[in-house]
Amino acid sequence: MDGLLQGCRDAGATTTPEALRAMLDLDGSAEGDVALPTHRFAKTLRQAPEQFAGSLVEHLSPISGVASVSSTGAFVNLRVDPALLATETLSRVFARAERYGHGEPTSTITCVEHTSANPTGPLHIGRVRNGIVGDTLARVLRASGAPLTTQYYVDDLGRQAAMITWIWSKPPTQWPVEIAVGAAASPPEGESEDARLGRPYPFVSAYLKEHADAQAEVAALVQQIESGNPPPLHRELIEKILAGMLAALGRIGIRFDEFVWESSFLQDRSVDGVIERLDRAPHAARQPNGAGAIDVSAYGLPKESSTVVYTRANGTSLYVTRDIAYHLSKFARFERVIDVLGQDHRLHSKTLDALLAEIGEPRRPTFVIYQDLTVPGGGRMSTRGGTAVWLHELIEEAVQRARAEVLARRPDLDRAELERIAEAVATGAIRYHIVRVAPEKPVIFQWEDALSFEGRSGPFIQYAFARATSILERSEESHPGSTYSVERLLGVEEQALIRILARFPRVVREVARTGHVHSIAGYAHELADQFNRFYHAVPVLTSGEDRPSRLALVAATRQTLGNALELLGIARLDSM
RNA sequence: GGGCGCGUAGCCUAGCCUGGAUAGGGCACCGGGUUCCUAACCCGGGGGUCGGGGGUUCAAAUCCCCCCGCGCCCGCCA
Repeated sequence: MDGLLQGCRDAGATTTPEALRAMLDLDGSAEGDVALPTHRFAKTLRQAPEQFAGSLVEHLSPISGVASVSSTGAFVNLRVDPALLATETLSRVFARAERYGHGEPTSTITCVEHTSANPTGPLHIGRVRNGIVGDTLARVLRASGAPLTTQYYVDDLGRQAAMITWIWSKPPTQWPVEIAVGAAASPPEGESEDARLGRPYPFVSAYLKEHADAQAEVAALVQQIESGNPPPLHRELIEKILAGMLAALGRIGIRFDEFVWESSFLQDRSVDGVIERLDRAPHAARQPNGAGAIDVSAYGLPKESSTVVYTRANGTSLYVTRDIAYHLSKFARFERVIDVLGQDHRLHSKTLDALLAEIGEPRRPTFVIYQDLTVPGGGRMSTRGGTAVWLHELIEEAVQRARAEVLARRPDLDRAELERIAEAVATGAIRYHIVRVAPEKPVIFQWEDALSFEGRSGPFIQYAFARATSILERSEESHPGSTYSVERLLGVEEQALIRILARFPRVVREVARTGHVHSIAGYAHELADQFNRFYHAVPVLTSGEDRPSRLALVAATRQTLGNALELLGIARLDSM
């Protein structure tokens, strides 16, 4: 850096270390590891950029760690000393091992809330994008050093949950016929408890639209629940349905540290406190009927949605109000608060920000917004239209296909091992398929794509990992990587691999900063891909003098690949 | 109608925050590769108006403006 700066000045350019650093292209090209476009200097010097690049190369005195300098057109390319790069990279990977790529511990206590699906039945895969993005982000933030807690917000106060309790509080023989017929239409065999309990939900929803008396019953139930005396059945149903969702999520590696029940903010009266504070807020006003509302047009919200009601005419609270109480409780414990939300909650997130400002709360949550998965013909997944795909269904289908694949390749495996691998391949494919795309992109769910085990997929990466493991196992080396000489790792495939290994910490840092979790997926594929190229081009076990060094490279790759898989929540398989 | 998001080969997608060299991948398609460390792999090939138009700039997929298409939201629901 200093050498480069001096060179620029010697060649006649004026610049500062900061400006120069900003101009550098760290991704490099075929010509070098670091590139410097010189157009900017050329302009002030009234010189052709090509000419300046050439003269810069001449003025550069040797820089330690830089093997060669060249100019192509207006670009100056620096090639890092390959031996140095190899030494630095391998020694770091081995020294840090399972912590390679991770950051130093920080004191930014962080909370990631994700999934938080209403407990009205099994989880469909539209919602799973929330969980996968949230869980991956949590893993990356944890790796980058933050003390982290994940939370699932359980909506036990809503009308949705009340509808489930309403219908199950009657024996099925007394259900309205529309609901009974619909719910009993085709009970699948071996149906899970959460699916069974959630089955009447869409029919209840439809029924209520047409029956005012039933609607009144549900409204009364909502009141009863909110008043703090829910029927015992209520919590029991929610817990059973939640357990089903968590079981499916657990299979794809998603677990939560804490469950926060919405009703807890009513019980501890913190919602009352929020309402009082909102009553005193600068833009608050009571409606003639007694409802409390705030005009948030001052916060840049569109006119049509600028009046936010925070307490009903009957004095009860609303979702936003309780969400404020929830966020205040998060701010009391966490410095950084992240919410993973579907794009349908975008307005809600802005409203929340505005109301926090209204009560004088300076802190804000960070929102990570994703677009819901849609169904081929258009539209969101809906239980009613039969277009919803349950997560557990998707997993079962994937496991079935994976089992066939494993069986075809590995007839030697025993039953238990086959099942273990099929499960890992299937769930790895699902997680990868969803995390690989930037969350803000719309995704249309297609079975064939979700169940692909080839190309840019989870199993492709798992396979590279298993390959590396296999080589190391066959080497019968107790500590592969303990001895190596970097002079033996100067081939193109080796160097390309080392460069990718070296980049991993930077990728993790970037993702922690931007929340772009899909970059981890892209990185893992790139690493696996280059390892496969290396594997085909360069023999390891039979390479004589080069063997220890190549084994070291394989070990470093396996470590890094494994660390990346861990961040993605995809199982590492030693054989498949 | 307004607000927000998205638009990159037949299909899926990276790059956009922070403008730089022939726009990276994958699927599908065509042609090759397995007496050799796992072929869920590798090598080669064809395929691109980066939605359209204007602007800023030495330089635009990237920044700004307008338009078009698709999605979401605009409840005293959650």
